[in-house]
Amino acid sequence: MSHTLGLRQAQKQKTRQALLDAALGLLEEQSLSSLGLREVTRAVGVAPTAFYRHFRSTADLGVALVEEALGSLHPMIRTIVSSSGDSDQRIERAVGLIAQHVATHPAHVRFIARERHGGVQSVREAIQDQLARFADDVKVALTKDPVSEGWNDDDLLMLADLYVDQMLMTASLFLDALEAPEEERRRVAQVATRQMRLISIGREHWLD
Amino acid sequence: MSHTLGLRQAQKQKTRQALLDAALGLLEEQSLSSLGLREVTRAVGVAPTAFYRHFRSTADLGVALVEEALGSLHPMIRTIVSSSGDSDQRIERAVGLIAQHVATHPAHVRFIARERHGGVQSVREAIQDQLARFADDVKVALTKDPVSEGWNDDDLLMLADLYVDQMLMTASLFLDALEAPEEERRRVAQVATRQMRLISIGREHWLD
DNA sequence: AATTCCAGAGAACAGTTGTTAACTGCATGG
DNA sequence: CCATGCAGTTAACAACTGTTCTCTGGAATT
Repeated sequence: MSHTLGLRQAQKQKTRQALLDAALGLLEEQSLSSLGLREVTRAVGVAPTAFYRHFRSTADLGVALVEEALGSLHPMIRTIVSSSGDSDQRIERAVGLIAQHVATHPAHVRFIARERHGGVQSVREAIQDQLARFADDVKVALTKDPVSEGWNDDDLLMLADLYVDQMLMTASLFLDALEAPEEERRRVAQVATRQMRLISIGREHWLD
Repeated sequence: MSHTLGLRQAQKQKTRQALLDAALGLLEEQSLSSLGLREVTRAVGVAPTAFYRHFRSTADLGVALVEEALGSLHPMIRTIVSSSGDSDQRIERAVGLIAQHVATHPAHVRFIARERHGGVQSVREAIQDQLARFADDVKVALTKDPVSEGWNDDDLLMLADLYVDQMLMTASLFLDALEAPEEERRRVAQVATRQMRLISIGREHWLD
């Protein structure tokens, strides 16, 4: 299906990616609603008008960034949530994977945390869409777990939402601790692990 | 101690409050990092330069807004967390109070949710300061609760953090559902209630 | 080889921004 | 009652913004 696309389209995608990368960099110290299109093109080294060949507006670019940041994350979610082992092992593995992802993609994580409640509606909606999809992934996995036997649909979804939010919160804390000494990051990991453990305990006794 | 302040200072505070109110209104559809000082003064109807009589910058104004939005919330936190009754009653009362606060101060809640991870460092720090204080309030209350007997300090704080984050998350969901039909708001309340109930169950079995 | 297409450049536009300086008028304290 | 203080005004600045129209060089198509 995927053509080896011509020089023309290849160069275009290269510029497009450069715009996305430059924007992501600029967004480390400001919000999307204050990101100017000229600012982005200047950082890339192209004319301001070239921007329009790729995006209608900076809001449009923001939506593309959501796709880039979250679209490819579903496999990781499923890996976390459907891994084997007992509860504690799975929690530690999950926290480790989150820490690793924040360390390798800090700008993406920051962008999502920032714009999830940010000032640009279309971007907020795009993020909530993806997060709802995450929650559905989690819910599907929970359904298969023997611990969830006898749970109704609403409760499975409410637990899935809780997990997703907990995941984002933990990611945000890791982000804040990125430049701090490793001791601080270990503390964050410890707190996150215990919070998930407490939720896990609540889960086991839910039907009592 | 509080002088009945002269006409001079009274008028000044009035203008200052007008600036804060106008800014809060403008911030419903954008982030602080894109809020211009001229925009604010225009909305109030004063000269741009008058802004400097009250704030060094819009970031400075943002910090003042954090104070306004969260500073007066400690009493409510303590009310929620140290109320009597069994676990379920307290949870329902807490969710009700959150819903009520979001309904009466939507702009403040939106501001905090938005700028908690927003693009202006000083404001982010101010918010995290206040939230840390909330967590401490909660922790103090938890310490007095018989359910927490035998808990160590770290675990009390991690639970308090979990509660505070859960509170903010719930507030944000109520905010999104503000313009929606009441059915949607009841659904949010129900999910939030069950999530807190699950946490509560985890709490009771923590030391098993 | 001739033609079409189109990513990016260039110039110009009307508006906007933060910040400065010097001012005015009125409440305040001596 | 007069001198001082100070909240708010006016005018001007250089720099910046998004958007438009026109143009160009080279890849893609025929």
